[in-house]
Amino acid sequence: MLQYPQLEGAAMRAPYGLNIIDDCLACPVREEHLFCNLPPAAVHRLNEIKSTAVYPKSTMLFIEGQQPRGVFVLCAGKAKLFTSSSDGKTIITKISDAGDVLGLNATISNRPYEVTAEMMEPGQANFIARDALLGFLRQYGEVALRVAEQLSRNYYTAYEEIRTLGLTNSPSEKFAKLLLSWSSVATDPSHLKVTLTHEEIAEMIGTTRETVSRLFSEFKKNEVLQVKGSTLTICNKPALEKMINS
Amino acid sequence: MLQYPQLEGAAMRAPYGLNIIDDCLACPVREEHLFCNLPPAAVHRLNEIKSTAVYPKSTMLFIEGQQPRGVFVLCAGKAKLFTSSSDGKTIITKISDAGDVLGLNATISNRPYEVTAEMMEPGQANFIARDALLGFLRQYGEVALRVAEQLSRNYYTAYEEIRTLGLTNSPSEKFAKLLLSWSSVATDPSHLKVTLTHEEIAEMIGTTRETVSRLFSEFKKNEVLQVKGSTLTICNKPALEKMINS
DNA sequence: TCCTATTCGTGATTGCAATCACGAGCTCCG
DNA sequence: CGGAGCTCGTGATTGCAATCACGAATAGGA
Repeated sequence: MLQYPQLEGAAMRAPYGLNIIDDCLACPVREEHLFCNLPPAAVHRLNEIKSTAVYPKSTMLFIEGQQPRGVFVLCAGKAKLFTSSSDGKTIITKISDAGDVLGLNATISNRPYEVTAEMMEPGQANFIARDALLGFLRQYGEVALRVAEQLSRNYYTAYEEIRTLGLTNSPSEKFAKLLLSWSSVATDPSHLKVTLTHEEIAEMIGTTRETVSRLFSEFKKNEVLQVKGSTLTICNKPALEKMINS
Repeated sequence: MLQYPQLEGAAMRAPYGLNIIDDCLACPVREEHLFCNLPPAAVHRLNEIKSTAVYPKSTMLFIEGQQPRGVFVLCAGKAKLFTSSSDGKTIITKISDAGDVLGLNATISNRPYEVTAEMMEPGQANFIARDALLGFLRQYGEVALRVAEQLSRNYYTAYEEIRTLGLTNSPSEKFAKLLLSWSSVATDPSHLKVTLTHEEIAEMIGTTRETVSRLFSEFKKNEVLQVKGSTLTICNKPALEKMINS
C-alpha cells in the first residue's frame, strides 16, 4: 500500500533476492514494444534519461488522479491497473507485464493518471520523467509515431472493456469472454496459469467474488473447465464461444 | 441505413437545402480541434487531400469492424458513435459535432473501426484517406504530436465510459452522471437542449428505454429536473452531484 | 390536414445476481 | 509447527431493473 518514490529507487535493495536487470529497456525485445528496435542514438539517449528501480509487491507506481510525473517501463513483475469509485468498488482494466509502458496516456496529454498501477509481485521498472520523455519524442520524431500507435492500441483495449461491461448481460458471458481472451494470448491456448484471486477476477468483469466462485463451480460441473491449483484447463472451448454470442 | 460512398459525395446534392461550407476544415476554429491553427502550408496541403461531402440523416460514415479507409472531419450536423453486439444491444459512446475528427484511432493504427458513425441529422464532412493522412503526418511532424494528444483525449473519454458502465450501480446514478456531463459543456449549465430519444439516452448509460422514462418521471417528481419540449432544466444540481458519490 | 410511425408513459411480473452470512480450506511467516 | 490472515465455497434472502404489454401522445411526411 506504500507508494514508493520513483527516483531514489535506483539505489534500492532488491527484495526477495531479485536481481536488477541492467539493460532493462531493451531486455524484452518484442516488435510490439514501444522502445524496442530503435536507432542506436535513440536507445543511448533513452538510457540517459531513464532511471531504474526495484519495487516490492503492492507498490503503487502511480495513483489515479495524480498529476502525471512520467512513464514506467515494466521490466520484471506484473502490475494491475485499476480504477475505483468512492464507495470502494474497483475495476481492474489490465494486467501488465514485462515490456508494457504504464502511464503513457496521462503523461502525453498531461492529464491526471486515469488508473492506479499496483505491483502484484516484486518487480523492476524504468521511470522516465515527463519532461525528458517529451524532449526525447521531439528529438526522435519516429518514436512519436510509435507512441501514437501505442495510444491507439490502448484505446482499443479500453473499447474492448467498454463492450464487455456494456454489451454483455450475464456474468457467465463476461467470464467466458475473459477466459477466451486469456486463451488467445497464452502459449498453450487450453492451459492457462492464473494466479488471480476470485476477487480480482470479479473486478475484471464487473461482478462479485461470490458470483465468480459460483461460475467456477458451474463451469466445472458443465465440464467446460478444469482447475488444478493455479492451472486452468479449458475443456470445451466451443461452449465458451457459444456463450459470448448468444 | 444506407452507407454512402465518401468520395463521390462532393458532388452530391445537399439535402434539406443544406449549403456546402467551402472552407470546412477551418470553419469551426477552436483551439482544441485537430486541424485548427496549423501553419499555412499544412492547411494548404490539407485542402488538397480532403474531399468534402454532404450526408443525409442516418448515413453511416463508417461501420464497426470495417477496415479503416480514413478519417472524417465533421463540419456540420451531429453524428452518434456506437458499438453493437450480435443480439442487437447498442452502446452510444459519443455524440460528435462540428470539428470532431471521426475514425482517427482506427486510421492511425490500421485496425478496424471500433465503432459505427451515423449521422443524426443531415450534415457535411471532409474525408481524408488513410494514405494521404499518414503521408501528411509524416510531412508535418508537429501535427503528429497533436494527433497523439487527440488520441489521448479519446482514451480519456473511453475511460470515463468504463467508469460509468463499471463502477456505477444504479441507473439513476448513471443518468445523473450523464446530465452533469452535459451540463458541464453547455453554454448555460442549467438549461440543456436535448434532442435524443429516451431510447438513445438508454443506450448511452447502458439501461433500457423504460427505465429512462421512469427516471425522467422520478427526477421531475423530486423537482431535480424540468422538461419543456426538448429543453431540459436542472433545478437541483447538488442533488444530482450527491447521487453520483453516494 | 390527416395518417402512420415513432416515441413515450406506466403498470404487472419475473428473474438474476448482489448481498448477507458463515464455515472450511489455504498459505505464509514467526 | 501452529496460528492469523487471506481466500474460497455455498446456502438463503432480497431488491432492483429487465421484460412484457399496451395505450396515449407526438412528430413527420404525403
